Amino acid sequence: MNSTAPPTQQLPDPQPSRRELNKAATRDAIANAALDFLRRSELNTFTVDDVAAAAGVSRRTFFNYFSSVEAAVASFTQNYLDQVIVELEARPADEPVLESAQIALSAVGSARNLAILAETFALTQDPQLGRFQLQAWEECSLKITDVARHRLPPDTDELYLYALVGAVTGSCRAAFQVWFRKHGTAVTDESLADLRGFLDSTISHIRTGFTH
Amino acid sequence: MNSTAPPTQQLPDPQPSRRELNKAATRDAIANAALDFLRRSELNTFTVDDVAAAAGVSRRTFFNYFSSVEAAVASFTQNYLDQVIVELEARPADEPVLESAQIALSAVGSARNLAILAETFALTQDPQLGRFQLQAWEECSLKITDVARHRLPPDTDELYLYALVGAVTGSCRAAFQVWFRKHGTAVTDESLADLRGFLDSTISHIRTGFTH
DNA sequence: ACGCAGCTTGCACCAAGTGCAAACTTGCAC
DNA sequence: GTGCAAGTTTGCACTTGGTGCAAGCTGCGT
Repeated sequence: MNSTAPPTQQLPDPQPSRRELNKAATRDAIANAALDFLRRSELNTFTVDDVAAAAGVSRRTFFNYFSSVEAAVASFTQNYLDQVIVELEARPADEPVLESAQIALSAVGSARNLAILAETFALTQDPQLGRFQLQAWEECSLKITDVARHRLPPDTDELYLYALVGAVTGSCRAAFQVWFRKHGTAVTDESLADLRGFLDSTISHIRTGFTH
Repeated sequence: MNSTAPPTQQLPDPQPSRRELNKAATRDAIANAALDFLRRSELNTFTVDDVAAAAGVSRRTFFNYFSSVEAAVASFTQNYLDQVIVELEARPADEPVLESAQIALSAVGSARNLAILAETFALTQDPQLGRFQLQAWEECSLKITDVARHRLPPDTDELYLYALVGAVTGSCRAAFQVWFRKHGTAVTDESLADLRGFLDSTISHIRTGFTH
């Protein structure tokens, strides 16, 4: 590690300049506007112009930030999963991967974030939107694969590595889905505890096998 | 099993009327034309009009069959996964699910189909296309969940069911990916044997757990 | 205060996708 | 085979999505 520059994984943190703050604010405004429209109406009953107007930017600026409304909505899921990755990378390198995963998943607690994640599961019924959510998970898988590669013994089979990551992300997504079906978008302390339980139990199954 | 007719995978077979044959042919022509364009050029360097013209139909007819070029390309993956589902449903109901899965995955052998599946993995580097592939796997997951529900003990936890299916599809997709990275689009007897080995080994890990 | 770099915006343009109604095919009954 | 009903294809018109470009605005360092 390096002592003169921030060595780990915070790219844009020191001195968030005015420009960066503005950009982040604009991005947020757009994403939230998109989510808002989605909350009260179906996809395709509103246009990009509507969203841009609601966010207080021009249509062109919308497309500077997101390539579509779907992408804007998916950004919430992406943010969440990125947080998980950061938590995962923060775990000690000699900890068993699945244990790290379990902890990383439980660590990301911010109820506000989870509430939005739950909402996106609700809204994802539309296949047009679902595609983008799936892609967010897929990108997450790629990143996790990189992390996991360094945690497993260096002679680990590639197939083992990929299958493991695929199983983890696939089943965790399933756990979120089951959680949402049970609790809806109401995120309380109990429902969060439930979620943690679901994720724990899912990872356990991955670790010890699905032998009913 | 059945002895009078080829028992496996035909749903709409009895009396494929002229209309149905025509429709199927048109659909094939369009999907193949789309794949052909993709083989020799990047996505977005050709238009729907190009594909429609190559398939010998009007632009409007293209959209009667597929909602986009991406969807047309994804139809190959979809067909493949549908075949797997049919094989899966054909397994006896009292067989352990994971064993059924293992057999169903190995049964779908048609080298031609697998070659195209491998190709789509190659072409799926484009995220625009990847989204649709992911969705095909997701739909497949839903169908598998229904099948699995009837195979597992009736008091099985929903979480267990969903996590199992998520793990299976997630890791099998990973297996296909590893397979493609190793062999490319050249589908030989050996590479097919390799694929079967990968899928077997993946399912085994799901069954007995990922304990490195 | 000045200038540079980065962001936003309007404009023009092409391609995606859809509704509609007219033409054309196929299936079926007589 | 004649003719009709139902299903399919096509052209046309129209809205929206998405991008390149050039001009204008804003934050930043000197």
